[in-house]
Amino acid sequence: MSFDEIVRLGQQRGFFFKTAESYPNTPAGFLDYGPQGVGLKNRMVELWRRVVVKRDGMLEIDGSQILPRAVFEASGHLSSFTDPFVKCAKCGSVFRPDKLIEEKTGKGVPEKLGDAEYDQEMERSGVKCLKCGSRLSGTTRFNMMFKVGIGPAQEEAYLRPETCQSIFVDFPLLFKTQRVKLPVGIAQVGRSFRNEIAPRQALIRLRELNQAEVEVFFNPKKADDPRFDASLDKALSFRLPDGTDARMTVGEAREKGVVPHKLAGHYLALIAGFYEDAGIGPDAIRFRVLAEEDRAFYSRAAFDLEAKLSWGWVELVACNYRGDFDLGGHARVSGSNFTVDDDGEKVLPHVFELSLGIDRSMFAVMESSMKGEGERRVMALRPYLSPTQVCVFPLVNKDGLQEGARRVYEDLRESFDAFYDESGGIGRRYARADEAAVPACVTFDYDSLKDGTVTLRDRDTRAQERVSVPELRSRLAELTRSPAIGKRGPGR
RNA sequence: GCGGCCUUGAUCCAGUGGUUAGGAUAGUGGCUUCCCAAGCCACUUGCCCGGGUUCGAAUCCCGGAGGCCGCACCA
Repeated sequence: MSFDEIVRLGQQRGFFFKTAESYPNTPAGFLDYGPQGVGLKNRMVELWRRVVVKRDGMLEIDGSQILPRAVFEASGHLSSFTDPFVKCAKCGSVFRPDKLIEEKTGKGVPEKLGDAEYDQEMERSGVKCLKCGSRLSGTTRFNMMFKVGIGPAQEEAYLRPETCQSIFVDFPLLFKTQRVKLPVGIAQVGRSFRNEIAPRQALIRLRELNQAEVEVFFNPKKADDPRFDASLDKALSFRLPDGTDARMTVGEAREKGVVPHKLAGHYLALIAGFYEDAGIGPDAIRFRVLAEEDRAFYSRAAFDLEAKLSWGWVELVACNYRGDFDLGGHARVSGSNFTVDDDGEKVLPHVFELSLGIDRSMFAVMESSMKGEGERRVMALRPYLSPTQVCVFPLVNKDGLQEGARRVYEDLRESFDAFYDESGGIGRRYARADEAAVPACVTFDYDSLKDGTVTLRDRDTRAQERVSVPELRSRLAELTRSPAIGKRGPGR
């Protein structure tokens, strides 16, 4: 199913759509979730809680979206989360100085030059405005963070560009009050904000995005602790920096140095397991191992979890070994103590991060769930992810079948996310339910009037069976139950 | 942000200076209907925004926004 078709279906069935669509000229990069989208998002997050956060015994927090300037000094975002720009004084055209110099001289420009150095380089190489031919100088920075002013004094603060800074900043307090020991994971679901230059592709690149992040704090001397052996047999696919693909177990990846330590391998296995539970097959999941020059400034090792969609691989999770970059930075700038006790040893913990994009993950799960046979399109979401769990229909709209169906619906809707529909023929209603990923449909027919049984129709097989109304509850509960802890995923 | 192409009901498409802007799909109401998008009747929703040319612009021109692709960016 193509990208466009998913976008269309997403809007049609109430999963997601452009923000403020009724107003012309609304900027790109923002989207609203409809009723089905909210349901899917909540269930994806809940699955993540079960199979990642709770299974691993992590803590979860919910931090503020606005953070003071100092936090981003320490995190490096103020200096590094920027792109250099130069604006032609004559005609107003905007260029990237590094690209202009590179084009003119044919030589690469060293990364992370200062503004003045860009101006010097442009002067030396005689770069001119591509539009009007004027001399260029005056490099400025475009920071991708949204700036906000707090209070009447408009004190400088920023909408967080990633959720993890709250976790780092809160870490010492959590460590003291929550009676935890290293290693410990701290998780957070929340919104982040990035002023992208070119947001594109609906859910794939947004200016306001939802993230589910995990920061694992550990003693670097114990990164190969036997406690992480449980995942050694889990097979994962890697795309190596040299462009080759390799499928190997976590244990092999550790031996070959593909992952820096067992801990990293364990968490890669954990997050891969989440996507398998979300319905993306192991063949469609891989970790792209980033070469040093492709890594973010804080990263000692980086793995992008990518999912194979019909138009290519899409990055869903950034997995980074951040070392002590973050806690060290916050310790320096804040003056607070970020070291903790680990069996009598004073440690500045290292961090391994799983930074998951919820919006694009939803998109990926939807796309990889789509099954089509001609006109018939089915979103075969795992039943525990389906926003609507059951639809209830009267077979026809007469002879008291509507009333009977309504009673069943009202009985179910307190326990399940149920939907009642009597509009259109029965086949059309099944088709609508299939597109909206509803795993079970209940039809109240003439036999129901006689013996109290209803038809239970399965989305994926289209098979029907008769069940009594009391039995419905247990059948639906079983159908929509989340994967049990300990029975799936790494270490299985 | 740069370059190319594009923008007509919720969706897909026709209309290329003067049309009551048309169709299909979807939707809603009704009729019909004993299980997989059947049929009949009725109805709702539209020319991306702003400026210009013209007696007259959905149609031509300029700018902006949005969309797709490529580049760049991507914590």
